[in-house]
Amino acid sequence: MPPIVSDEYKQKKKREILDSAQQAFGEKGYQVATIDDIVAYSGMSKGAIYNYFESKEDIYVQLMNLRTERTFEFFEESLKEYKTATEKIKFLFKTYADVELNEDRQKSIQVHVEFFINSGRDAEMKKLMVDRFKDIYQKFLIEIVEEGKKVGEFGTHVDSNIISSLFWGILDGVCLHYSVLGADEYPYQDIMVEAEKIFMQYIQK
Amino acid sequence: MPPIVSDEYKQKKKREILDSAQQAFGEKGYQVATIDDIVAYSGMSKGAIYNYFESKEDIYVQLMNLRTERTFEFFEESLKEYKTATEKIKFLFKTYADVELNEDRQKSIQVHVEFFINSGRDAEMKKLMVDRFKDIYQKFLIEIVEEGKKVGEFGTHVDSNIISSLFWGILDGVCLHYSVLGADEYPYQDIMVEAEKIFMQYIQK
Amino acid sequence: MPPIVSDEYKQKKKREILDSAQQAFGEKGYQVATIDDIVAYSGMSKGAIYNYFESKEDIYVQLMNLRTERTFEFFEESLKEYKTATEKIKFLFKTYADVELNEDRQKSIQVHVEFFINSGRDAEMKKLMVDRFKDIYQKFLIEIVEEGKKVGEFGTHVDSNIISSLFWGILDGVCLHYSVLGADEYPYQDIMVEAEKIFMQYIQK
Amino acid sequence: MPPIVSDEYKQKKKREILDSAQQAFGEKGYQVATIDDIVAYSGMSKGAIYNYFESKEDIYVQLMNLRTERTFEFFEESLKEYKTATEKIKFLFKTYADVELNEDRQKSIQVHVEFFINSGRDAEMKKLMVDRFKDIYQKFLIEIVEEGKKVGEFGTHVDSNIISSLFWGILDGVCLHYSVLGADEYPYQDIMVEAEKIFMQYIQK
DNA sequence: TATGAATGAGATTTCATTCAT
DNA sequence: TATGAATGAAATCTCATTCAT
Repeated sequence: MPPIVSDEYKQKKKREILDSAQQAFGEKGYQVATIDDIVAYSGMSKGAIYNYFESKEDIYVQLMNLRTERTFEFFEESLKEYKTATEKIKFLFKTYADVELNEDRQKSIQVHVEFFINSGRDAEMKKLMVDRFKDIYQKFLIEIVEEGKKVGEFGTHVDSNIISSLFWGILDGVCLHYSVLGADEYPYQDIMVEAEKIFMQYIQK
Repeated sequence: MPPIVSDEYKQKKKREILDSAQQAFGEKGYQVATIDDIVAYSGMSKGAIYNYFESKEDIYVQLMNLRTERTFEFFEESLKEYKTATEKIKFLFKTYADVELNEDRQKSIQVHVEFFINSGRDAEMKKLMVDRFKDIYQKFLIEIVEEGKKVGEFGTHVDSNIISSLFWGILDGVCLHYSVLGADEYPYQDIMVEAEKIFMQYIQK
Repeated sequence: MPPIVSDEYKQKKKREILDSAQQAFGEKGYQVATIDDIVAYSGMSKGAIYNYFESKEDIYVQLMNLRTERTFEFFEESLKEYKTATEKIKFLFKTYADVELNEDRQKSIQVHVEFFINSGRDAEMKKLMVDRFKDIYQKFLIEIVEEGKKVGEFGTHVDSNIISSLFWGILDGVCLHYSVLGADEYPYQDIMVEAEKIFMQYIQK
Repeated sequence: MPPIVSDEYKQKKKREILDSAQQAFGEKGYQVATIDDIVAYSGMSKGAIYNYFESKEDIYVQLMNLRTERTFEFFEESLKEYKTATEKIKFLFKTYADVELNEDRQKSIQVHVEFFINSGRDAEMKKLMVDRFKDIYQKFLIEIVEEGKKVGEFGTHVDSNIISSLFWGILDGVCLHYSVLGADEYPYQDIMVEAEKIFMQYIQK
């Protein structure tokens, strides 16, 4: 007899739980948010959640994976329309700048930054984070920068590894401050625009 | 009955506890570190700690205050030797870059970044953080930038408020990544040097 | 509507579940083994198991019944070949001694001993156990001992009730120790042989 | 400043908790008894118990240790008055027989038998149990038996290792049955007397 | 009948804080 | 002031049982 519940259904459930976790973690942070918070957001029972995930940490790691996956799916897809490396990087800045307009994405980034912080404290987690950073974030930007250098858009003085690290550092740093200080106190979009200028001016030519 | 112990003694005790808390928070993070961890580092008793501080959060806030105070005392003192705004900002970059060489300062920055993250989640805490950011961090840098603009070191296109926010964002972002990825994976000093170049090139002229 | 599945089919299913339960209980003990363990061993679904049994405890009781039933079927059948009470008792000792060679039977005994332990703690269960002990175990041996006394194989000093209790006590005690200490540490067969000698020497004459 | 609470006090507390655990485990068995049961018996708070023990299993192991220790302290002390090996072994039988009269000791033995059962299922626990059996129980009896053989009380046909194992097997087996069947159904003392006869008759001469 | 996802009471353990000494 | 044992609310996770399909 075939399984009554389809894989699709299970995937949907997992997504629902991860979305609830995103909300809970976004609201209170990973450490402070409880399974009961996730339960409250999801409308499921505690047991149901443990049917899909092994532990709170498992939820956390899988949420991290999902987020990265979604982000880069979006980037890959969006960047297809842009031909030059310059346009691509400008699009990335713009995307992050626009986050302000979308509270979900805002929370999402906050959780992502918190991931970073917590990760450093657990060896296994740290390895995950390091791999993610190198294999996905860095790789993604290095390719664009190299492309720009080859075509002559960017100067030869640009070290694509260093500059990529710096790029993500700037983004995370500004997002971090924005996530804490809030729109009232922190002119996030203006700062992002300035960040773009500073960055582009340096690498171009 | 007159106080048996001097204020000096009390201050010394408080400092000792805050130093122990710094170690504990640096090691495990604020949420995960326990009062018993602080007890272990300090060599005092739990009761003693509660004689000097009201709660774990109180320790946390006062540690934050102390750290900021010390940092800016150091900056104010150090910057006296430097005449131009350019030199001053370069010194700040250099100071942060050199943190790599000092594990204590490294932990300290990590704790500071975590402060930020957690702060956003509690109204009272957030206000504290916002005030600190505006009244101390921003004020400090804005003054230098304005000075540079007035003297003509920096261009008039520079918005000192935006550029200051960006400065701290870059520093915290790079420190954040470094604190998680570690020296093995993250060429922190090179990145800081590049950050300085990028930043200075933009504001100068 | 007539029953779609035969009683035979149902019986077969129940046996399968009980065998799986035997394995699960043998592996982890009644308390620690979960329904999911039984599911894993049986290859059936949780729902299927609850179609045939009311609860975990029901499985447990019925397994106990089955085991006792099987054991005494085997004994009754085997003892037919033996004429004298002495031979019969020696056969019992031999059967238990040979258990070492069969891991399944070993586990089986362990589960049986655990049954005893747990039973004492629940009034209903205890009654079941007491009845089983008196009506089956004791009855079985008392008959043999009485037979031996009547024929003059065993001395008149033998109280068949006491001696029967002692017989089962010795067997369970030695099996208990063996089940925990294992073959490496416990010369089970030698001990059983000695137990037989001690026991037979006392009752004979 | 010296600790306010003496080691004596702590020892007393630990004993109290272990006694409460003994009651709880005796009542319901190790698996079924909860920390809350121990809390109820002890009158302390849950946290207090965790100040003295690391986990439920820790309580269990230390209770086992304490029991063994007490038992053999009692045996060593008591056996001083007895000169011959025969007298010593008879005393052991008598001690176990008299357990019936003391409900605490009864429960105690029940818990001890359950220890055995559970121990076999956890590698670390098993090692503990094996060591205890060999180094304490077996050693203790082997010495007495060897002494009896040397003096000529016991026959040379007696293998002190095998016979010692058998001795403890008989005791545990009879206690096991008694603990489950209860005094109403199981003439414990008569059986113990018979066990003694059977055992002594075999080894003597 | 068979399936296995869902339930939720309940178990173990942690830890900030208090307070008698 | 200093001590650290005691407290108990709250967190994570388990699992026998149910029930819609």
